[in-house]
Amino acid sequence: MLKRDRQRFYKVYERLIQRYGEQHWWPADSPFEVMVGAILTQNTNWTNVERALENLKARSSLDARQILEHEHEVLAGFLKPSGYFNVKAIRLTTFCRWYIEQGGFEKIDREQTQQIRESLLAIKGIGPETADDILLYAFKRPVFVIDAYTRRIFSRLGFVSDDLSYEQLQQIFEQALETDVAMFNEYHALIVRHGKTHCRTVPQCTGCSLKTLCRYPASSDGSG
DNA sequence: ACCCAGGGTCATA
DNA sequence: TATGACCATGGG
Repeated sequence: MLKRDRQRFYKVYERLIQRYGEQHWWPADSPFEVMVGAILTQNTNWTNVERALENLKARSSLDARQILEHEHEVLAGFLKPSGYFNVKAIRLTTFCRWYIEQGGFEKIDREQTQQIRESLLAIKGIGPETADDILLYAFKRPVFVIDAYTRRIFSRLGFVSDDLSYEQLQQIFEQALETDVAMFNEYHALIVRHGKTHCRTVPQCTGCSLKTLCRYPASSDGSG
């Protein structure tokens, strides 16, 4: 990748952090809570996830073994506010079994990033984004998380094609940027923060703080 | 009433 | 491999 193309990705980051400030992700008291939250937040508003986490904390203290003690209906009841409660109860249960099987957080070798990733992806209900949330925000590994906002924003900016696979898009970010956990953390959080307020209601980013970085002409169909 | 959210799986063609 | 259906609550 050309240096000036890489610089575009940095400029977006600088612009976002100027606009929104640090986001301090991931909001959680423990790595395990990050992992649970990563599953519960699938296609769901974070405020709904917080309610489900509160229900779990009230009864389970967010421990894998204690979560497995509950009957499916009870667990699903706790997860109700986060939506998809039946599938998420199964996903969380499956994940907890995996977690215990690994021997817990401290027993997992953080350095084996790709190995952990593949192990996570083998769990039914954990796809690439959830796996990367866990790797970045729980294990502090330098993987760039791709989500729907990332696709929308950067394809509208004209930086990337809109039909790339998850891994292709991720490669572009990881090649454009230096390998920096703290920056990857902030960058993804800022993309979500920006996407929440701009990309949904405003298809073409009128008054968007990124519009001067858009590669399309201003008279064209705008940017995200 | 409608649209969406910090996705992922499965059936179908 | 590529769409479409499905999961489901809460807020705008």
